Amino acid sequence: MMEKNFKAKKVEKRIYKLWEKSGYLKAKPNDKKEPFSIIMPPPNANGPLHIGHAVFVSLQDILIRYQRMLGKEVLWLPGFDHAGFETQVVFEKELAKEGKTRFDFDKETFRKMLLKFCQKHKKIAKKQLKVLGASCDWSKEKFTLQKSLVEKVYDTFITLFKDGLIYRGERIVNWCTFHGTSLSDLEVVYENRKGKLYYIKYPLKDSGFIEVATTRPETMLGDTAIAVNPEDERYKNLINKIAILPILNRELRIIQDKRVDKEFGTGAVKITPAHDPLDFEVALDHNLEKIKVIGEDGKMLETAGKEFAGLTTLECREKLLEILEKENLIDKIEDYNLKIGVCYKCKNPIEPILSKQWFIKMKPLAKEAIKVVKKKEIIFFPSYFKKIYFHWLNNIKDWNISRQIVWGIEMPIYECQNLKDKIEFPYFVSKKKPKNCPLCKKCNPKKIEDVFDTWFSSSQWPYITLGYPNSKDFKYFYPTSVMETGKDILFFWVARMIMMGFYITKKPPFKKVILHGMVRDKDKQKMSKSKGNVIDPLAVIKDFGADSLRFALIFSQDLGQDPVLSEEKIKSQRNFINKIWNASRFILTKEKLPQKISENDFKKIKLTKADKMILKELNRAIKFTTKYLDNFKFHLAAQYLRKSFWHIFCDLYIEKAKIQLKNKKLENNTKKILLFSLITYLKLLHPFLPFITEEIYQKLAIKNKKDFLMVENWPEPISF
RNA sequence: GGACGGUUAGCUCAGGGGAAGAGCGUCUCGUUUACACCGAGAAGGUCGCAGGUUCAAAUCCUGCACCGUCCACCA
Repeated sequence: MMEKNFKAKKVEKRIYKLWEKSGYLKAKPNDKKEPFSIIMPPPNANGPLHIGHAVFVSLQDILIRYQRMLGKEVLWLPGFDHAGFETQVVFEKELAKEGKTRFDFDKETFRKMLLKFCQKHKKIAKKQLKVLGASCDWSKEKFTLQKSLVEKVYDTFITLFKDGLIYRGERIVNWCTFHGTSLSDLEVVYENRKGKLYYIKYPLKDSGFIEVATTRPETMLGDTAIAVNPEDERYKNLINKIAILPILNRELRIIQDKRVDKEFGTGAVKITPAHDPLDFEVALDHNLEKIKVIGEDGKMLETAGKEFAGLTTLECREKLLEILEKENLIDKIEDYNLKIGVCYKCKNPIEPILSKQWFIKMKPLAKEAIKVVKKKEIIFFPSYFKKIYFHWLNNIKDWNISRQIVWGIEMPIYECQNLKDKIEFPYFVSKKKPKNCPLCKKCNPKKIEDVFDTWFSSSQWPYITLGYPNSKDFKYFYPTSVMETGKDILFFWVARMIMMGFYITKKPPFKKVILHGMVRDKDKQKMSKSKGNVIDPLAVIKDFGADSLRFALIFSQDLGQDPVLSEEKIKSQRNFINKIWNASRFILTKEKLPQKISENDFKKIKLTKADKMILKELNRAIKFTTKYLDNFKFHLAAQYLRKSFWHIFCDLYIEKAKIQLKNKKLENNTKKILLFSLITYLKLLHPFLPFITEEIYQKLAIKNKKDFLMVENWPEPISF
């Protein structure tokens, strides 16, 4: 017996268990079938799923279920990410609530605590993916820290190392003084902040002054030159003259460099090689000394002068300005809007600091990654992301992959203790600690403390999770069919996967890239915890069911646009689901329904006008849904199906059918068509609304059906 | 400073050279073999602005405006 309303909560849980038990979620290489594979973007194992996860599950599950019904051998491989920096930040916040910090624990203890934390959240997230209806193969679940994967990550690193693509460089890096680590360029965000532009006079050795403008006076303590544009007439006669750095009295040569903008400030720039990326480059070209005056803790070093050592940069600035003022060396101070780089997590200003870090040379990798997309071996949906991708790769800089945090995969690099101060590069790579140091043959080499940027392991995700190079899964499912993820991680993840995947496996890691937007609230605001406008997917599911949420998420917007979600929208889709339920109830509660139904039945029987109308509509629905799904136009498919089912099938045909059922001659045929239509719609709707469609399918009392709708054949247009 | 999206009914958005569409909201009517989480019907839009191409433009082209996003070393 069917209840009056569809009880999503109860049914969905039961149905998922049935799917799991059925074994149909599992993928096995099968040469008789065409493969279709998606590697799931692994959720961070550091908190419950958010609405963004619901978006990717909706889209990917649609593709997976559609392809499964098309008869392909389908793999959707789930996994979870230890998410190094992200997780450490979340975890430290939790610790702070108990009044503790990471410094209260030794490294090993802290790591154990974090692992426990991840494992706890992995379990929760897994349960939640099931609640969302993700039809993935749990037998192949992966975790970024599992031994077998870490081994592969090391293999990749060692390959890159041997190929000369890894180097240890002293560069200006983005240093977060709050978190005590370097960050990649992508982990720095820029904010507009009010600041000042200080015009400071540096005395010339001979006589007179040269004036420079700076937003950060305290960095002047690290100045080692002054630069002007070669074409700047004002300074022609000062080239190669010597200026004196105030307070420290260091001699600074006035040099020419075309990177200097004549129009800005005074046209003369103080050069601080150890604390500014551009100055660093200038210094390299002109062979200038690099004096580090700010330390990793954000405080001034001894090199800044005794009176400043130990002060924070801001304290130093104030004291410095006071002195300069006294000495009459400040010409003027202007208000200035500056863009300041801040840590994307804590929003504290990033300190550009000269530091030794491990880098990957990106240019060679980027070249291939560009080529593979140009050759259309990888296709982007929507296609305009291709341009953004090219632009980034064409301007790519080397990637700093070493992090000075605790949580992450340790870098497999060792330092020879005998040679560490004697040779320039006392390092070697090794997956395991060797008994004998390969460099000096004597010492007990020390593993370096750094861990990998999490994205370094993530960049290898598709091929390492499939068991590159020898597993059956890798050979059968790689390159994967589709990579579907958020547009916000196009550079962080997608571009890097293409580079690494292609470099290591010589094949693109996936054939198609699908990018979705970021969910916004009904005022089009980004959802964030601090704004308090987040929609918790699990809470919504409790009220309206996973099907409603999934349909609402994909219904409105084209791919790549930011979906706008509100309770109203979810409710509206819940109503649609209830409509499906009730139309089914109307049909399935009829007595003496046909026991068997096939698409050939309608060639033989006499059809009324209404019968023909709905059969034609079914054919159209099949055609459009298939076309839209093949082109990743999920919203159009959903919109079409809703309209077709509700306003054509229910409002027109079922209403007509009520009359036809009263006519003894038409009664049986009408039942047949009602049932056939319903089954067809269930199949078409199943990728979008897996739970309710499966539940109704399970209630069908016909003989020629499969045990699950999930593995039914995708419908094709019929002739009648 | 560059690039990429968007601008269509009160609201949220589809559509994309040949008679302006949906959902929600509003109004009127309706207890009918499922569904009020429903049905029948109605009102409501010079498709951001200005040019151009075309027999025909919301749709293609050019420019502009506004909103949003990303990228970039102006000290």
